[in-house]
Amino acid sequence: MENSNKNLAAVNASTVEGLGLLARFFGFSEVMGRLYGTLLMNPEPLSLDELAEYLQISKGSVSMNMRSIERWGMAKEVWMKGERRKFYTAESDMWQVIRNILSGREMREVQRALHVLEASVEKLRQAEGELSREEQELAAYYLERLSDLQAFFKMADMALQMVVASDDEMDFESISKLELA
Amino acid sequence: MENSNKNLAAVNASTVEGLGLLARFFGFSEVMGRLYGTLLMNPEPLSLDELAEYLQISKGSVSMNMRSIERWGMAKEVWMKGERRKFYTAESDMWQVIRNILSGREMREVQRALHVLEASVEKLRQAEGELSREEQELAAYYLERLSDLQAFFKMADMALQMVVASDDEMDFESISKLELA
DNA sequence: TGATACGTTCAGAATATTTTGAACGTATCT
DNA sequence: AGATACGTTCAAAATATTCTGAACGTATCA
Repeated sequence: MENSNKNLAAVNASTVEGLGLLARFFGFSEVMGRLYGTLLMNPEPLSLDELAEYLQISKGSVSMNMRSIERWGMAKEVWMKGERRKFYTAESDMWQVIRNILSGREMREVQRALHVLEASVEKLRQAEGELSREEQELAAYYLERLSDLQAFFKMADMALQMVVASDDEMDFESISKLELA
Repeated sequence: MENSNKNLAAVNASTVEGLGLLARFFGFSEVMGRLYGTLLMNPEPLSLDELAEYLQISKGSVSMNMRSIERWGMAKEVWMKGERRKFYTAESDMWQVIRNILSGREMREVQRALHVLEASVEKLRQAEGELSREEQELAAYYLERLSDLQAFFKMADMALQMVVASDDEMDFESISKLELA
């Protein structure tokens, strides 16, 4: 944290800031991004109080945000010998972070969407008998739209599963093969 | 919009609701998702007033949100003959929607991140001379982290470009080829 | 054991975001 | 032209989100 040089400090600051904006952009809180950035740009693990001091936010906020950060697998606790405090260190493998986030957050959402769609299709099928001529047309239109959505979400699901599954092979080679497809 | 059957109405409602939640989840406003859903589940284009009436929100809100929706290419205006009003219809190709969103929103963000990182690396390189022994170690650590981030964002950039570029071939086949990679 | 150094929680405060509705501008109608 | 039917804008209000800081619980120290 003691960081005398102006350029080093500037680089640190802009990275922290950038990750804050990025986090906000992706629907996380900005503080989460800044905390993550601060940890990422520190060779040594940092304690809750150090983080609060550095980012000039309350201990309570750090505590809650760090909880989220840990839940997303973006950082983990480190036990320092002879220290009573908790220390945190960033998960620096971005793909790992993405995998953690996807497996927790996006996946569930897609699954839920698929279930709702499935239930809707089922409901339409069952109602088919009791529909007037005009209603049947509307039902057919709905089925069309729902199928489109299902196809889309199934594809998205596959894509996400792929990313989550690839343990560390989301490398240049595998990407470029997709490009050829 | 006249939709007599209970089941049809329920399917419509849950789809609208679902897209609303999804929109919120991905950092759009919930109303945007609901507007999009409403349009998607209507065979006929709808006017601003009809949308406001249907979703029970103000005209102003519809106007502003529809602007966003159009900006993301999720819907477009349709001119009905003999009608003074604007009508909107949903872009029902989800991949097209995703491509529109990615090309407008995510891409720019990734590009910006890359530029910031590039600038930081440059700054570190230029400062190299004036650094103490200890500072050089820190600089080396920063460069490592920045390289990781750069690698990640370049990859993300490629992936996004791929999705945006693929005009309508984000189909099962091309995905499954990636899985083999 | 008592004192201390933490981390956590939560009600209230501060902010940020979204919505409303009235006012306004503009194109189309008679 | 005047009247009407829209779409848009924006300031104020309503909501939602995030932050704070004091209070509290707990584990560790002396």
